[in-house]
Amino acid sequence: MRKWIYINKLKEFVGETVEIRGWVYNLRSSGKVRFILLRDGTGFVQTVMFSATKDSPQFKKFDKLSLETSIILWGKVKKEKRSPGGVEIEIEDFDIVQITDNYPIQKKEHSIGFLMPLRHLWIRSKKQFAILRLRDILIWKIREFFKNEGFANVDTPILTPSSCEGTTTLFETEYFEQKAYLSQSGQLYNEANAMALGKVYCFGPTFRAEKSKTRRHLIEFWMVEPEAAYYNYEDMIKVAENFVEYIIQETIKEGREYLDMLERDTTQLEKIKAPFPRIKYTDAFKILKDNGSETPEGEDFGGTDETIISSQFEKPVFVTHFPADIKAFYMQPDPEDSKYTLSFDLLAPEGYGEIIGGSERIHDYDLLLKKIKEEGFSEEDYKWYLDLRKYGSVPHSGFGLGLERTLSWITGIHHIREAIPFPRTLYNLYP
RNA sequence: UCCUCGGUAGCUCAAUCGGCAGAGCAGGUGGCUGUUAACCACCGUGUUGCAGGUUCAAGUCCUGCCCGGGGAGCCA
Repeated sequence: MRKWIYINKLKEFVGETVEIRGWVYNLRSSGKVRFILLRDGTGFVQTVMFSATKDSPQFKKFDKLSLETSIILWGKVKKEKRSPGGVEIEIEDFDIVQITDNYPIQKKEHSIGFLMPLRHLWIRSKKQFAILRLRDILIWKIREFFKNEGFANVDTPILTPSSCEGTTTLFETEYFEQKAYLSQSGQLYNEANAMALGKVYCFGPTFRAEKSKTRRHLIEFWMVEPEAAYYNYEDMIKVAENFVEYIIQETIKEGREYLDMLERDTTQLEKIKAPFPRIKYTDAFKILKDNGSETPEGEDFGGTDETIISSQFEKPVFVTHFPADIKAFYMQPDPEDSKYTLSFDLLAPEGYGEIIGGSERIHDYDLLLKKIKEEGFSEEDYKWYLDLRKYGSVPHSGFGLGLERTLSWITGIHHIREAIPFPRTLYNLYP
């Protein structure tokens, strides 16, 4: 009996005859031995056929095959040391579903300018496959952590009537007779959800019309944002470090085979255990000055500054208490010095930069209104947000974690655009 | 938006001082009973991004434009 199974379950079927439905990943031949490397979306397996003569009907059929031809194949599963992966299928027969002619991506190095317009095909390759498999695992681990901690998933709108933090970086669109903007953060709505459900998180795409052109930026990226009522700054920073430990450790445990495909050395990642070191913004500047950075104190760090700071530590490091001037209006002032805020950024090691930004939020009505006016925002636009401080206001805190930056760090890839199936980058909207 | 590098065969790249545009891979044919981006032999391929200019002669020098890579600012 031939049973359709997936390649990632093959090891359970050693000695049995199985059916695999997939695509030709690579072909090799040597006289009277032929190999088909097959992929089926769950993994890769080497399949082999022998013949006494080179004119056998099976070899004739083999010679029609080309890269990415779709085939259904039957054969016996064997343990085989010489096969990549340790398992091999001895082919009994196969049917061709569709012959592929002139598949554009070859088994060799290509430039990024060539691959990006072929992204819809590029994701079939082994490295991209491994990254996207790890993305799936990471997403589940994120949700699992919050479920375990009692946070409810309550999502926030993507189409919003006004800005969260100013309109310059927002995509504007038509909303019947009105203007609407694509959300760049779920945070303000998240705060309303937290007052209704206590501990919540939202997880979805966000959009920033920033003309950023670096390896750490996407125009459309996914962000997970927890928010909890009655949690202060200290409570939330602890959630953040436990969260990062959990998603890193669980993802590298469950995603081992994919990390191996990427040849990712995980010794640094295995050391990521809470608690993480913390330094105040003003102390971070002492490190920067000692290492030759020319960023003036009072401004936000640049990418190289983040790398200087994070390279001092093996673990991710929290930079805390940023000046109010350079941070969002809703951040709670530091009770010891109101020029600073109860805020924290988490910098990933190995130069992967900021993966978390968070804070305690202002819960006092008058102070929040003052900040909104100072920013030049309309009081009318923020009426509903101010209501949260009017009806049973409580201290609350939250943060946002960038999914693709975190995945880039875990996978060790050089550029964030490979951490999402179809990246939206500056000037690249196709495919 | 700014800085910087680039655009030559299907792909990755060469081409010295301005002097016949050529290699590898992919593709085709044949060979090989254990290949690992297999290997060996033989066979092709060009509007040098576009438009002007200088010159006996331009892939190469000059001007403008288009497209892409890398970086900066901003942020997750």
